[in-house]
Amino acid sequence: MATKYLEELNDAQRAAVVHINGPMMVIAGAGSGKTRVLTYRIAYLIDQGIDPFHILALTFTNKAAKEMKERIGKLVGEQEVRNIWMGTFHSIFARILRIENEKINYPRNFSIYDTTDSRSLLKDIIKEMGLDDKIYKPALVHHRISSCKNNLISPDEYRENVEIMNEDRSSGKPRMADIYTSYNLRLFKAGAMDFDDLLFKTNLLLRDHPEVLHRYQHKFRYILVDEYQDTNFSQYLIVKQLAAVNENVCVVGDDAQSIYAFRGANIQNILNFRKDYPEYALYKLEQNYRSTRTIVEAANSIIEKNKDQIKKTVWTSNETGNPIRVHRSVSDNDEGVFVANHIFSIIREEGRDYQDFAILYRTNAQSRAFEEALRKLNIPYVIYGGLSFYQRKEIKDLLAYFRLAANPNDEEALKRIINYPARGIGKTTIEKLVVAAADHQVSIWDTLNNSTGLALNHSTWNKLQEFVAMIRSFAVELEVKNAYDMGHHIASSSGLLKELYTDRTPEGVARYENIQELLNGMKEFSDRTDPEFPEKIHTLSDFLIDVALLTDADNQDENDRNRVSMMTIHGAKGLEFPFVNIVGLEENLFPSQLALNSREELEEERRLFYVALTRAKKQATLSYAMTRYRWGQISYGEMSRFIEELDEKYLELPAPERSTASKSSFAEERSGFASASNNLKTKSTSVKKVIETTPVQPPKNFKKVAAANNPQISGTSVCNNSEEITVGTEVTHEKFGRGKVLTIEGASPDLKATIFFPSSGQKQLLLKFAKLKVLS
DNA sequence: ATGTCGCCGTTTGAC
DNA sequence: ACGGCGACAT
Repeated sequence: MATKYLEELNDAQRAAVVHINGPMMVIAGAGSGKTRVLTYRIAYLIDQGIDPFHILALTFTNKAAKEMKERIGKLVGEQEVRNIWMGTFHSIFARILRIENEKINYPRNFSIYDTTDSRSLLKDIIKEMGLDDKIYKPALVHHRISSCKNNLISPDEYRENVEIMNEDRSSGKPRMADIYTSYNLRLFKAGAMDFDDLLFKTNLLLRDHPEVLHRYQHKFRYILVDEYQDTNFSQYLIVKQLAAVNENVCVVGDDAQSIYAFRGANIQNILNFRKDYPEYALYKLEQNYRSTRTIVEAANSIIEKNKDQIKKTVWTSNETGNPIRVHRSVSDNDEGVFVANHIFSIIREEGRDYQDFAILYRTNAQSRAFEEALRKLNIPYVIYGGLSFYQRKEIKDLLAYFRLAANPNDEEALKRIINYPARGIGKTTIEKLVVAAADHQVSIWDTLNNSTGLALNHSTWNKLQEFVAMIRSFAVELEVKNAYDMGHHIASSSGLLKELYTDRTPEGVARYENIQELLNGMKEFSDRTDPEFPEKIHTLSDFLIDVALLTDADNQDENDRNRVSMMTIHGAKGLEFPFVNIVGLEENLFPSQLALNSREELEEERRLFYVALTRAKKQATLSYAMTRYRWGQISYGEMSRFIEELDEKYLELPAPERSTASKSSFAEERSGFASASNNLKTKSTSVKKVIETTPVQPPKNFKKVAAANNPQISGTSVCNNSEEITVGTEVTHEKFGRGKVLTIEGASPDLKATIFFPSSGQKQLLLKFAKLKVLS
């Protein structure tokens, strides 16, 4: 038995890995090898002869599932891993609901509404009910409905709940229950589920169909749940039902890292687990392998301030490391410049890679200052989160066509594209359709197929019928063509590709390329072969199941990983970086002003800070800005209480408050930097030497090897010997060998510069072909 | 029916 | 600062 990997584990880890039968909980401190325990445990189960078909592993993100599968694959072989059911709650149970669709009275190709779809539907409903959307804000209503669904409160139960109804009445929103009822009805009519329904309906399926429950209980004999502290009640109950017979359930989590209470996560689940399985085994992983002692102890000193917590002692035998540096900036832009310079100098001095750095912030809106500053230093970066690929308009448009082909009752999809690209079906027409559909209690699609009582003129009706015919023609091919062929067909015959191609602005080109990227992804999806069913066609409907629940950077280019990462702290959960910059540490930003109303909320913010700090392996740097643009206005910030809560012995604090004079010199420094950037100035904090060079023609022997696709870096480019060289282009030079173009910039058309870094050798070499000043 | 202008609210996080 | 949406013109 190839179980020698057990030797790589410490006692607590090994005990958790070799525990096969019976309920167990692993409380895993930050950096204590939690993922390792999970992967090894699954590998060990398989090595002990347990059929991978009987294993269900629920992760928090798709990315985590993918990475875990890769790691297990290395231990026990790819073939075995393929058969494990591993993924997020949402994706796993969406798959099961597709299979069991008839039991819950849904079409097989039911649509999944994302947050935007849900809110848009709610907005329509609120409007139709004649309510004020300033009082019934769609986002707020959605949040309320969402928490009900996560706690398995149906519209009827909502109505019967005196407490909830009183709350609505006293907050001036007595129609909330009606909205909820109507919302659910409309979802049902559209053959659609929102995210929360995926879990809610799974609960109903398992509750009301004992034979189905029995089947899955038998199938999933070993259940693992990662990030258990962030599961909600609905998820808890699914696990409880599935595990009820075998009770082989292993939950892994860390209460100190619970950061999703705002969307229904419930620490109570940990307590419920103890109650449900009084005989459960508990394993605590307390040794941190990730971070320096400074970071571990500082993080402990923070989390101690929380009242709600399970006592544990995270410790490390790692070196003490550097103190945590605290930096104050005069403005948000200066904070960006500081962080970029800080990263730049560590890269130069220690020969670090870009990917060793992360910038973590509380809200996505903070990313801009860092983008700008990194771009000026030509440091490649990648922003995670924010508007993800699948949320871009053009992608959502094409996906709406797909959804409609698979499920013509999908109202949100229909409304999105019935007149995009424009085909002469305007607002008034759509309004009439919506009213008619509501009158007859049917979907808009049904209305389109039955003209009774529609006051529409002939040409409009013809346009509608053309649209209907097009969607039908897609639908009939859906199950015979593969996803790529189908996708391509729809993209072109809907007119979407043409529409985007006509737009030659940079944004338009980017949109067109995004569509191509989606189609490429579909090509890959279609070409995948399943060894068990080599003949199986991967259809568009199959693709849609995956895509609705994919959000984050799953389409990361493997060769293109060497970048500074920028993301929210929520997005950084489960990740680690040698150097972490936690930025925007100001009162009302972090902790967020919205979290200052209760101790519970503040404690969640504190856990968030704990998560941020414990991402760092070598060095954490904290920064805050005294002024910051928020809602287009300058606001004045104060240092976050979280910095004050850290024991000073772990910190390297900034100099005392600057005098006015030094403030202005700071400003001068900044404006000098800004104006100099036109002349291509690269600044480092370490060496101060000015090199001036004279204009030189780029040598003829520049040869392009491959152009890295580098959309994150500004679109500056320059033509050289009729061949275009862009930032990131790999080139060869007869004297210096292979290298990468890092900078090309021109203040005027004839002022061009390239900086050439050879890829071999530690020392960076600068080569300049231009009239430029480089401060380096 | 379509396109442009100006006003409004927005920003916690994400499956 | 920015995007979404309603009002107004074409």
